Amino acid sequence: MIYVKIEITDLYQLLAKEFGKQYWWPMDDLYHKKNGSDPRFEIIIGAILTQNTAWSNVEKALNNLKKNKMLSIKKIVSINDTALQQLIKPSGFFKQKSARLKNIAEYIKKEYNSDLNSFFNRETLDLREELLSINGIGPETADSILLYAGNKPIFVVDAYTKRICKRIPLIYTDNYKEIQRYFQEKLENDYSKTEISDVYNELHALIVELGKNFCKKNKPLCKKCPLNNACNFAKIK
DNA sequence: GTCCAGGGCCGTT
DNA sequence: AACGGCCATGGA
Repeated sequence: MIYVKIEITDLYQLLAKEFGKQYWWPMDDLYHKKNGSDPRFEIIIGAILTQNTAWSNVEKALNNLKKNKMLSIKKIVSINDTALQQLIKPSGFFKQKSARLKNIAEYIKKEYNSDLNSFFNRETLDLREELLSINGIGPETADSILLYAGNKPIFVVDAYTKRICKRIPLIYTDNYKEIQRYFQEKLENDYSKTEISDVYNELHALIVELGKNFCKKNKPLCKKCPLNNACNFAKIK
């Protein structure tokens, strides 16, 4: 049987059909309507807290922050370090992450007077460089903030994306920018400018869903995987 | 008990 | 430029 490499757009449509709309970023919109808080800042917080951490643990930390009404730039800047560490403890790496939350909150307060509108009004790639200059913000966290909080046309590459890319295979590298360029060039070709952010948004969410439930690190469920027929890893295993 | 999770920093080579 | 150690909790 001849092995035909699946194209990204086909993979996207297949996963979309299989899993349905994902409605990312995971968010309690009602909370922000009640409290007048900015959901974009919750996304920024969540993007940092979920670094190498299960989302279920991040939710516990976010709930602690919400209970104490800490989901604002000014509150994160003003709370003392040990108190913040205790609130976010369930998300792990809590000393590092508390410092990282303060780093970005202090940055937006100092450079943008705590105004997220002017922050996200910056040109996308300039804002990306700014985010990367903040200690604790790497490429995936920066891109998650740009795409999911800023609605910018930037594709997010994570550990699931890298693993799935190698297994199918789509592109065989660990280099973040290479993988990102590969996805963006393919998808820009097939979708218009007005819909591309939504495609990046959904596709990343779908990849996470696939990685969590099927394309697992040690015990992948290839037989049940929706990509079974398109994946070389499923064939040789 | 072991492994893993929606990474990133820092020091070494 | 690339790699390894480190950071930490909670669920499977």
